[in-house]
Amino acid sequence: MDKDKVAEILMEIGVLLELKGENPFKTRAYVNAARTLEGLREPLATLVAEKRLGEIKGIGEALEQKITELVETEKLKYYDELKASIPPGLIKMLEISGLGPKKIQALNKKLGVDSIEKLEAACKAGKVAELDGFGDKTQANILEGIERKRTYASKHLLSQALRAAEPLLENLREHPAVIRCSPAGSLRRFKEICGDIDLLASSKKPASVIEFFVSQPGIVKVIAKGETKASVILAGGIQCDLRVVSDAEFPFALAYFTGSKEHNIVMRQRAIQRGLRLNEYGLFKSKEETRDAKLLVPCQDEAEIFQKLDLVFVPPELREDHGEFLAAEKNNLPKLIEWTDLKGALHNHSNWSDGKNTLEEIAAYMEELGLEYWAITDHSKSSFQANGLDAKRLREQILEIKKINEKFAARGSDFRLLTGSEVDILKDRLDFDNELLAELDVVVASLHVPSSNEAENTKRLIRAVENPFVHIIGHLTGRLLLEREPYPVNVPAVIDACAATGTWLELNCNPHRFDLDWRHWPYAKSKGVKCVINPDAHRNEHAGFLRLGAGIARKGWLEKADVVNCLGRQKLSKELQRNG
DNA sequence: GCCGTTTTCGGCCCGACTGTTTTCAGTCG
Repeated sequence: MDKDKVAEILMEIGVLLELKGENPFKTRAYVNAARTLEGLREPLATLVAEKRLGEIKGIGEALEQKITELVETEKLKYYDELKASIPPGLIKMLEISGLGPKKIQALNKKLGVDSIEKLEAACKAGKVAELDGFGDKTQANILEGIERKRTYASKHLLSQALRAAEPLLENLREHPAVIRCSPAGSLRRFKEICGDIDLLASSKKPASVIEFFVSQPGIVKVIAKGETKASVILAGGIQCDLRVVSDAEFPFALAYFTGSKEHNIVMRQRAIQRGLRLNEYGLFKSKEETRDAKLLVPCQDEAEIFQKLDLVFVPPELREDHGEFLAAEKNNLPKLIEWTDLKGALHNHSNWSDGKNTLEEIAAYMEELGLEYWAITDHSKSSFQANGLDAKRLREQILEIKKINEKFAARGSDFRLLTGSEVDILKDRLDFDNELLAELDVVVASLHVPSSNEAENTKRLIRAVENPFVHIIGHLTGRLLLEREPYPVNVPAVIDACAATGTWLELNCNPHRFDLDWRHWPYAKSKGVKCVINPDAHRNEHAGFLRLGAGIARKGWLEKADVVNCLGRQKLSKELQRNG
């Protein structure tokens, strides 16, 4: 069993224990262990085989035994028994906002409620309001929570969250009582999936800012509204929280609400080790929890907070407790890529296959954006559903692109389209033979029809990696965020193969994909595998995905030098020839 | 369940808001 699956089970044990009303710190120990496993750089099987699990912070005797059992036998008796002891409906009920383990337990014990359906019936019959600790409002809120869960997803793509947040931020910035404001939370950390939108503002008149906020257009419901914070539901169902603090508190609140939770815990611990206390209100010279302004260590911005804890500034994207503290202590953090470093893209489509725009339209648009090159890599013939090109049409397209490039050259433009193909990785070969691939500037090989067998997929991908004419492996795991799981593939094995052949890996920056996932890039980088940030554009506006892609690359600790399409056109051409 | 320059027990991050209470528990982030 691989580490992700083990982590998933540990996480579930955490939830189950919470429902049982177990000691919350015990619960957290499982959740922490799950997170630790996810961030593991070494193969879990190795650690188990060498009995080194116990050396990892947060994994003690009990967890070592359980993880070992899972890895070696694919099963865990403790987990099976725990799961059998709790009705599955109770776990579902946790997803209803306002309901936690205690209330669910009470509902289950006193009313026999063990599913959302029964809960809804009990609310409608007025039974819930009669329970101790419950009332009319709680009952109504539960009903509303059930309704909302049915209507809206509780998770949202980063791109959707950004789109919803931007107008709110813009309006807040213009409000006269707002001094500073910023996104926070997962949005600021550029997580590919956001549960909600966190906004932060500083002001001398917080109440007026809150009033202004809850009256914004696009708000369908105000969930909570206090002196310093408000929660609303936006059209489309995404929740947005605003907190308003004093300007002196702003840097501390920004750091606190940006998180992640795991990152914050370490920050607090570092403060305690230095005889200080860190919370959302400030950094205090105190061994006790306090908000006493006389004890405040003033900081103008987040960088100063890090400095006081003997760290250099950690960019928000890296705040996942995935090694940023070790690096920041030694001033060893990467100088992360900026989206403006990108000079072009190497995986895109035109109306020759399933894209919208003509070659001329694409060239004009990308030149206008200030890019230096744009590869046209339409689908190959096996992707007939996408109107894939056969050898004849591909050769026609190459000629067409040459003509367009000649026109650009004639009027002194440096912009060029590059010829290419997104060639299908078939069961036993690529969709085009090497002779044709050799005629192209860029070859992206993608697996579009995967098998359900990990070894089989991995084998096919590695065969593509080893083809001397393939430059890039496209969207390695085929995942569609919130829609489709990644297909089973041994990612480290493919990365190792890329390292051996010099083949590049794509960071597909379509916001539905962000594939390869940012968590894999530090390993790829450590092996010297280069990244290509590709929008997989099917229409010109998709060039905007590059900006998102650079953010995800930042999350993967990537620098300009790690990303091939930061190279100018001349240098890129040399690399393509060397690598193709 | 984990951890230890308070080292085998007792703490583990903690404050805002809601709704039910009448001083606080539960939930959330």
